[in-house]
Formats: sequence, structure tokens, C-alpha cells
Amino acid sequence: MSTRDTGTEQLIRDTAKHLFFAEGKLHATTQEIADAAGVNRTLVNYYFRSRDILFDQVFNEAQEVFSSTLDEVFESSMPFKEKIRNLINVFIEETTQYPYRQLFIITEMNRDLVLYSKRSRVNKVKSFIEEIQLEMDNGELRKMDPRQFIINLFSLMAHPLITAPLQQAIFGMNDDEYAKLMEERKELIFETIFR
Amino acid sequence: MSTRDTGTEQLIRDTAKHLFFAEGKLHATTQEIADAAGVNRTLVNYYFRSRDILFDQVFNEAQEVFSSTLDEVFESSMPFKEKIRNLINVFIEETTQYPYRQLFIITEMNRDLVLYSKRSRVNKVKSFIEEIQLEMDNGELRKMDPRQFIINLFSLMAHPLITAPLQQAIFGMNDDEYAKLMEERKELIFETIFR
DNA sequence: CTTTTGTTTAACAATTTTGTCAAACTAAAA
DNA sequence: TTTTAGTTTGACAAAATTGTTAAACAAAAG
Repeated sequence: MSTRDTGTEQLIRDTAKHLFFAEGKLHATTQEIADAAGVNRTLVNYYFRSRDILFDQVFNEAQEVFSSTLDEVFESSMPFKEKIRNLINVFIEETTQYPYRQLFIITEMNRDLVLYSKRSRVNKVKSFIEEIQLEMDNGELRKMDPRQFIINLFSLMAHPLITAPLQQAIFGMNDDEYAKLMEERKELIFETIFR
Repeated sequence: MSTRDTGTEQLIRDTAKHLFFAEGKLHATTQEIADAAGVNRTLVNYYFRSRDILFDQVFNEAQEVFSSTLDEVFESSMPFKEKIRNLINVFIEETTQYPYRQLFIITEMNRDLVLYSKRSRVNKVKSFIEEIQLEMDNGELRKMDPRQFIINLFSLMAHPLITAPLQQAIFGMNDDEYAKLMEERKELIFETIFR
């Protein structure tokens, strides 16, 4: 079965991702996805056969992108501080674009049914943990469980973007003002992490 | 219309909250809620008339609890450090019990339709921000936008609990191990915040 | 130009989820 | 005990969502 590739399949996938990850419309129906993509709903079934398959594809892709983003950082051979600086830039950039991606992953994980690939990333992080431990031994970082360091780092990066609507309500800020605050965070996080 | 109060109405509400906030089942149907509560699905309509009304009640209650939790802290008259210590304990306790409550709120906010009370909490936070500013002026805290301080604090507290399933997968930890890590965080966050 | 084949569409069917209603039930009041 | 009124249940209806099919369409091949 050769293909003529009208781009529709990818359009649907991308639109779904945008609704889920960027707009946080976790309940989006196939009709809503089709409408947002400007195509006939039937095409969702034509290309993906079922709603679940589309969801699975988006879910798996999300996991892979998320994973490989981490791996790139974990496995790069830059000096530690540079590596962190790079991570902050890349991660915040991605999370700004797709703030609800992690949220989507977690929601799908909590949905039973879904048999998500549970292959842990233990091995991949291991070297990163060792590297952090080394920095602590050398007095470059405050001593703590290296996992706590990682959790701190990701919390400071991701959470304000995931909860943007709430934060904006609390502080009474509009989108632009909040975006500016997030931009300032890049440096701030770096300083906070390295005390 | 007087009531006999069999507790069923509250049971349904509480079960819904548990599914949404504790288990992260953001897609739960009325049937699933009824099953989890061990009651006939029709009772959801009897007591709440419609699914949407039940959702609205849960949503509003969540917002109120969340808000008043913050207010209690913001408006208390303890010394600053004690106040923060107290906040960390209370907030982590609550978020451990209901890790997905914020997530539920945000998801519902992103769902259009829902006309959530947008009354900002600007006034309530204002005094807290001033208090933080004062601490910074006195050299007790590193100088930064006080809002960033607040965001840091809440990020460090909430995010690891919201993303627990992901973190556990990354680090290959079971529930108990992760719970222990979270317990250790209380002190760690305090130290991190006060550098 | 005609055929072929992949794409798109609309109408229809099936399924899932939600909502309604009357009858059965149950605890308190009369 | 009978009555009353709120509660619970099952059967049914309505609505929303998803899936299927045949026909229309369009671009490339022959």
C-alpha cells in the first residue's frame, strides 16, 4: 500500500498533540480534534483506525521525546555547569511550548487500561547521578541525595509552566507578564540550584 | 423538602474527589464514580441532577479549600520562618493526600465552557509579598522578585508529588521508597529556600 | 483520455455515556 | 400499624461519541 502523503495523517497527529500538550484539552474528542485540524472526522478513523490508537501514538511519541530530551542531557559530555545551563534552556523552551505534555502522560498512566512501557530509565540516569555526586564531593554543590537535586531542578523548571493559569490567577498577571517572569527564571533557577 | 441524610450525597461527592484528586482519574464517568462509591448510578442524578453539577461542586470545593489553605498561611501572624515551615508541612501533607487536585483545577479551567470564578487572589497575597520583600531587605533571603520566591517554594513542594509516577519510573523506586524521599524533602526545601 | 489507487466525504450504525421516570423500598411520623 | 416522604432501584429514553461503509473525488500511471 503505497501512499500519496497529503500530510493529513501528520496534521491530525500534530493537532492532537497541540490540543493535549499546548492547550491542556485532555478530554478532547475525535470531533474536536478533527475540527481543530480542519478535516473530516472520519479521517481520524481512516488513518488511525480508532481513537485509542491515535492516543497511543501520541502518548508513545510524547514519552519518547521526553525521554530522549533527558538522555541527550544526561549523556552529553559537557562540563557539569554547562550541562545544567543547557538543560534549563532546552527544558524550559520545550515545556513552554508543551506545558501539559507531562500532565498528559501522567493522566494516561493513571487511566489503567493503558499498558505503558514501564521500562525504567534507571540506567540512563545512573551516570548523571554519579556526576552530581562527584560535584557534591568536590564542594561544588550542597550535599544532598542526588535524586533530590534532580527533583528540585525539574520542579523549579516545570511546575510554574504547568500551573501557569493558577499562578496568573493568584498574582493577577496576564500572559505577557507571566512569560517575562518565566524568562527571568532561567538565570534564577541556575543560581538557586548552585546556591 | 427535608432530608433523611443517609450520607449518600456526601459519599458520592467524596468518592468523586478521591477518584479525581487522589487517583488522578480525570476522565471518570458517572458510572465509574457510582461503582467506586458502591451506589446506583441513578443516585448521581438524584442528588446532583447532572454530571456537570457534580463536577462544578467538586471543582468549586477544590478551589475553596486550596484558596483557604493559602490564605491561612498568608494571613497568619507567625514569624516568617515559622510560617514557611508550617506552610511546608501543611501543604505537603495535603498534596500527598490529593496530589492531583491542582491538576484537576487546571484541566477544568482549560476546558472552556466552565466559567470558573476568576476573582484573583491578588489582595490576599499582597501582604505576603510585602513580608517576603521585608525579609529580603533584612538580608534573611536572597534578593529576587518575591513572586519568584513563592513560585520556587510551591514548585519544590507540589511538583514531585504531582509527577510521582514519572519520577518513580525514572528512578526505579516503589511507593514506599518515594514516600520516604518526599518526607525528607520537608527539611530540604526549607534549607533550599533559605539557601 | 482512461484507469488505477489512494483520499475524502456523507450517511448510517454501533457503542458509550448520560438523563428520566415510575415503581419498590425504608425509616420516621402519625 | 398505617401513612408519609425521602431514598433507592431497574427499565427505558436521549444524547454524545465512536466506528463503518459506499460513493464521490483527485492525482498519478498507463
